[in-house]
Amino acid sequence: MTKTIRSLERGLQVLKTLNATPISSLQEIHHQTRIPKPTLLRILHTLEQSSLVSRRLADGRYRISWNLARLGRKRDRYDRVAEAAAPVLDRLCQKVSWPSDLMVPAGDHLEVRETSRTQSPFMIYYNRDRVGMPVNWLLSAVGRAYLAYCPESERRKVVALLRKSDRPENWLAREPARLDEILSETKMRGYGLRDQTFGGGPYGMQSPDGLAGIAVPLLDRGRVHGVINIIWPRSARTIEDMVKQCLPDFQVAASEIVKALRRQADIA
Amino acid sequence: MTKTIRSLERGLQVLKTLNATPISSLQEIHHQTRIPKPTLLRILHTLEQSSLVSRRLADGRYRISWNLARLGRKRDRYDRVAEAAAPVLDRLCQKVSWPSDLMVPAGDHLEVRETSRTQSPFMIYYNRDRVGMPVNWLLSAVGRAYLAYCPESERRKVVALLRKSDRPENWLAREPARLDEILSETKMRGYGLRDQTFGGGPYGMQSPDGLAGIAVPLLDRGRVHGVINIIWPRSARTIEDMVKQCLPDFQVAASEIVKALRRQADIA
DNA sequence: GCAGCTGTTTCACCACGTGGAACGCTGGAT
DNA sequence: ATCCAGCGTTCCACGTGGTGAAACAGCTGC
Repeated sequence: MTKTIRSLERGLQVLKTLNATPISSLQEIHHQTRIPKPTLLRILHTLEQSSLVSRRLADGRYRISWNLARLGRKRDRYDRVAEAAAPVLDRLCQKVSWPSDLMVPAGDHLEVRETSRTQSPFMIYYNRDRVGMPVNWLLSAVGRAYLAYCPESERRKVVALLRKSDRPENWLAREPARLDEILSETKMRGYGLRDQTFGGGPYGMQSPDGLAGIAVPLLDRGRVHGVINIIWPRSARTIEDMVKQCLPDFQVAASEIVKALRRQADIA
Repeated sequence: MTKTIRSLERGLQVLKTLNATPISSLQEIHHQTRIPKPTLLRILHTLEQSSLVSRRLADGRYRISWNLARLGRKRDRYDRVAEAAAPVLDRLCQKVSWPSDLMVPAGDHLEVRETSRTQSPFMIYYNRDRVGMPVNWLLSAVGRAYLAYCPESERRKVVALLRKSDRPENWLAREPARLDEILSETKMRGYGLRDQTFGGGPYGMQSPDGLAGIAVPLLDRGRVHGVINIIWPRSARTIEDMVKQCLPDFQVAASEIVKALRRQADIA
């Protein structure tokens, strides 16, 4: 366990205090933080130098700078999801031992945004740089779980896009009846499964990864923030066994992620 | 000159680096900041404890947390203006010795958001808690400068609101011809002046403050972010003297504030 | 003129931040 | 299989830099 840096912690504490009360006197910050005033003066002076706080001319009170709001921007909505998912997937992996991925839409495919493959004792199948890996929409367990639960309009858009594609692995986009059947089966079942012919990745059958998996969406008031799965070597377990062993924990994990996202949104 | 806290500075430096590259390996941060890795580990560990950064399960890279974006929000647009104005008003006051205020719209009146009265050698007229002070729309120099330069639609809204008011000091709202005349004079002149009868504050003639002032808007592509003024005891100088002495510096100050605001917006 | 409150400076102490060195792990090259 | 390079992490002895009580200064209200 590495130690933390106290002076840094205190500086951040002051920032957070100022965030709660955007304009405060030294006295107020002192009361709030219980940090002695001389120390506070040095901290505030440092924050001012870094232009994260400034002083009001009118009365010398300290105010958080607009610059601070700029920090932590320029990230897409899925970064938020990944961050919320990470600790939950970690815990899930601790518990059931098999790893999970978080996937999100990325145009004509899904992509991996987070994974607990590193945490699993069975990390055999971990080839690095997994983040950003493309995954097929219509054949993968995650893609099917996503489309089965996302709003009608979103599904139509994805299928329309894939229909324009001439890649053979997107053939299902041109067979709407079959696709509808698959998606309603998925919805009945409660989780997504791969196509029999599917071997992982963005394409169809080439280089099968030897994995099996089940997938559930991160469903929040009719909106899907992403999909998570649990994967294992297809030879190690049957789907039925895994469903019996893991599905409840798995579904709880999904709802925990959604809950975390909601909590964030509420505070903001 | 109080000293700054190095460990805190470094922590903030790491945050800023991470902001520039939202997901980075230790190595990358090390290259970027030139801070030795053991120190970085402790800094990052501290930031993690404060939940300002988290680690990606997939590869252990560090990412800025969404929490950081939440810091520095919940402030209205005028806080930004006040912050941009403060250093400029400070410099202006250093130069011309007379103090200034920044005022912004607040419903049926303007209000003070920043002032350099504390900085002026002639601080005689400083009564504390000036921030938040209400100021009359139609009789004050600042109100007139604002209305003369703001978009048509905004002016109409303000006047309509004031017309509903039954306070005597808003009488001009019911004499559109006279008001138009005043505002076009203001625009011709290039700066706003008080009504002869006006003595400061939200009301009409009561308790005159004995001040005179000139006001210019913070004009940015047709939009007005607020108004600044220069004030002095009416007995000390004539308006003509002050215009001759200060107007150019004053106008430069206004455009510097606008420039600072633009720069912020561009980066964001 | 005095008392109380807030912001600021001083200064001596010693905890705490620091970074070189060494270790462990992984992946790639041979 | 073996070596090597690169990265993350841990260790630890050094001495600087953070710390806060105490004293000071400026202002307000009584």
